[in-house]
Amino acid sequence: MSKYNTLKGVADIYTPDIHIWHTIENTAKEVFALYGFNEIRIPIIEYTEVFTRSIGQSTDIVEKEMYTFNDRGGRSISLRPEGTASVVRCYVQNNLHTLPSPQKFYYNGAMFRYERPQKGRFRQFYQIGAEVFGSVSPMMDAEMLSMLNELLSRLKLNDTTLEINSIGCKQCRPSFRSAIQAFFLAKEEALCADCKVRLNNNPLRLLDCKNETCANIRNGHPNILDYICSGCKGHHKRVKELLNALGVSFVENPMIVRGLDYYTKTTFEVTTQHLGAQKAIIAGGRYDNLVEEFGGPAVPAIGFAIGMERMAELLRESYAGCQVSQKLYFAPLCEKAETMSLSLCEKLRVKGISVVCGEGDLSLKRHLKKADKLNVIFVIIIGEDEIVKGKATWRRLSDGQQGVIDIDTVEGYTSLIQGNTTR
RNA sequence: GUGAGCAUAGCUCAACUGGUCAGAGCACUGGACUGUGGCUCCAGGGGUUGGGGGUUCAAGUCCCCUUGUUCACCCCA
Repeated sequence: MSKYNTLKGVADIYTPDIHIWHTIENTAKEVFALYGFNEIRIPIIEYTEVFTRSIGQSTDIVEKEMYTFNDRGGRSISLRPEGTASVVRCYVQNNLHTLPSPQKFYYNGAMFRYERPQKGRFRQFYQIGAEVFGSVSPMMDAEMLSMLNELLSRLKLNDTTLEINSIGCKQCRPSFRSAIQAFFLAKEEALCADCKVRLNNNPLRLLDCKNETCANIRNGHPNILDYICSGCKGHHKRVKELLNALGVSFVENPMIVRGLDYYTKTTFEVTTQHLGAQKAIIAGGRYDNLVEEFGGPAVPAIGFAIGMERMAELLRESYAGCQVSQKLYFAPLCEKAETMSLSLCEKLRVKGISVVCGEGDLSLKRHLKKADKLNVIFVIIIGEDEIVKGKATWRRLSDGQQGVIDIDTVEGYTSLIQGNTTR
């Protein structure tokens, strides 16, 4: 019988990697709680329109990367390619603007995009994201970036760069867009094939084409910061001031234009040099018009998403040896001892101690071998002798030291473990 | 969607320009050591060389197709 495999771009995650994931998730949860974020659980499927409206009809994500199908009622349904659209839908649907502003949410879950997999890119991938609704203040931008800074520092991810930019608002972005368009239109003939398409679709993308000739002819291109309106300029300036005041280091990168249509003003990425072409591990920005576009009130918002696989990849080396360790291994040598061991194990588990009960038909040698592989601290040996004397034999695997202990007093076992929490 | 590379044991890799029964390390199982693990030694199980077709006296090796995978482009976390 042939084996089944996962779909392309889809992976199983289990030990030891899963412990890295737990570390990221738990640390994020702790840090987010400090900033007042509550978890939100959003569905994996939505009406397709939720995504086409928010992400943008002509973006690659919507045009060619969504898992879209009709349900039995003929409705067009899509697997979520990102989280923000659903959170905004939820915010509008449930009138969450009636709660005190600002409202802060975080989510964690799988996203789906039909792309060719490569390093750091998968078809089913996981994001931890956060969104704040109801604040126009640059202070919120700075606070959010500072929160990410704290998260990265707790995870000991030092070798990353925060890059920020402003892409203006509804009012001023069009003027920049047309300035860019005009600038490159004059040189259209020299552009690469991709850029000729970008000229109409997404002129901002012309700024970071990797083609060498394109890179050369863009010398002297219009700078976005010269075009954004005074409101956007002031916002951007204040964000930078606050980041400096908080000691959050960053670099300005006018190329961060993001691929989703809904962003306004502040956009940012946290990047690394260790992941090949997929260097962004966190990305986000402000989206002040999206709630209104979704039929809600004019509520500004800002958010980000963390790429779990990418972050886990960065942490892999430092967490290589991380495993769940159980404290005791009971090694029963006969059936009566097995009965006794199993019931002792259950009593210890009630006390919150993780223990393993070996199977009674193994030899002591095999018990010890098994215990060694399981990385336990102590082996508790119970055989005929021990039962007769009412004393179990304990053996510490790190140094082979042995002793005896009352066979059926739980406190004896708990005190044995105290002071020996590591192997 | 485009391009390039790679698919041999559970894992990491061998096998001269096609040519003895496709090997090793690690892992796994058992033994040496019958109530004492790790170290050492010994033994064992496991592969129709991703799948299909072709060339040839002979294919893991060459050709075609297919699937998977890796990396990159587009784009994106």
